Amino acid sequence: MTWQTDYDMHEAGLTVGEVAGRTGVAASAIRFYERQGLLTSDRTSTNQRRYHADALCRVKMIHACQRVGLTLAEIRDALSHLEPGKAPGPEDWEHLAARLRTEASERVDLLNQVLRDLASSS
Amino acid sequence: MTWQTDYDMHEAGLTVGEVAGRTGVAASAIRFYERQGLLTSDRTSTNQRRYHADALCRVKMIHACQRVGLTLAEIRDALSHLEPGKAPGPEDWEHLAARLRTEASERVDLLNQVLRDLASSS
DNA sequence: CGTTGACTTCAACAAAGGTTCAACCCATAG
DNA sequence: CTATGGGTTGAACCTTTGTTGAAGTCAACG
Repeated sequence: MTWQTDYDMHEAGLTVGEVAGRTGVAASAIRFYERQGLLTSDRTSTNQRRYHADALCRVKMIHACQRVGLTLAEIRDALSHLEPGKAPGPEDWEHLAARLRTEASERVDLLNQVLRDLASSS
Repeated sequence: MTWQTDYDMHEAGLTVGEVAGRTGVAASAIRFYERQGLLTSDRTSTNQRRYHADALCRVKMIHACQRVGLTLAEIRDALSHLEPGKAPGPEDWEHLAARLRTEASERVDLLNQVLRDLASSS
């Protein structure tokens, strides 16, 4: 329970349960995202996952992206531009956010266009 | 091949292949949508499907909706408000379009909010 | 020291959204 | 008349995105 206050831990990171609790996403889904390469974690000496704070961002983002129709593969692609140098800074997130906004807009625009055509041709 | 120019047909409707061709959606998917209740069709005397023109609208709409993250169940729900009186008119489509635009906007807004939080908290 | 709660892995299951295939029907062209 | 290019069905199969459960580890509480 007080797992994260552990000595080898008090500085280390979030447990899978904490990430689940703070994002509203099931722990099983979080482990799944990690298997799929959308998330990374460290391990404690007893093999438990410890996530860095940015995992919260990632998980929330993944969820919101899925709601606008992106697949995990597409999201992984987008996130992969974040990884190389490690420790994403504000501008990395900004850049990513811009990409995602663009993608989402294009899809909504396409829907709107279909809806317009539909109205005009009916 | 000249199936649709058939005598009992020349006024009737589009074949599944024609709908597929004109929408860019696979015939198998179109049959699937029909099984799922998103589409209806008449049958010729030899049991072939014949779609009315509005099926083209529906199929394109389904596709665009899926791209913005709506499930077939959600799309079916939206389309079901079209059916009762048959022969959807412009304002029926307009009403539907408004609903879908709203739904899509909400999802994108949520993504944008996450992206903003992410930028400000990083 | 034993129970409890959170963690681990692996495997099985599931629902959504289709695709593919085999087997069969049918109208038109040659 | 038969070969062809649609169309039909049903069953099997596939991917994606997870969930569930069994079996085991570990640290802390009493």
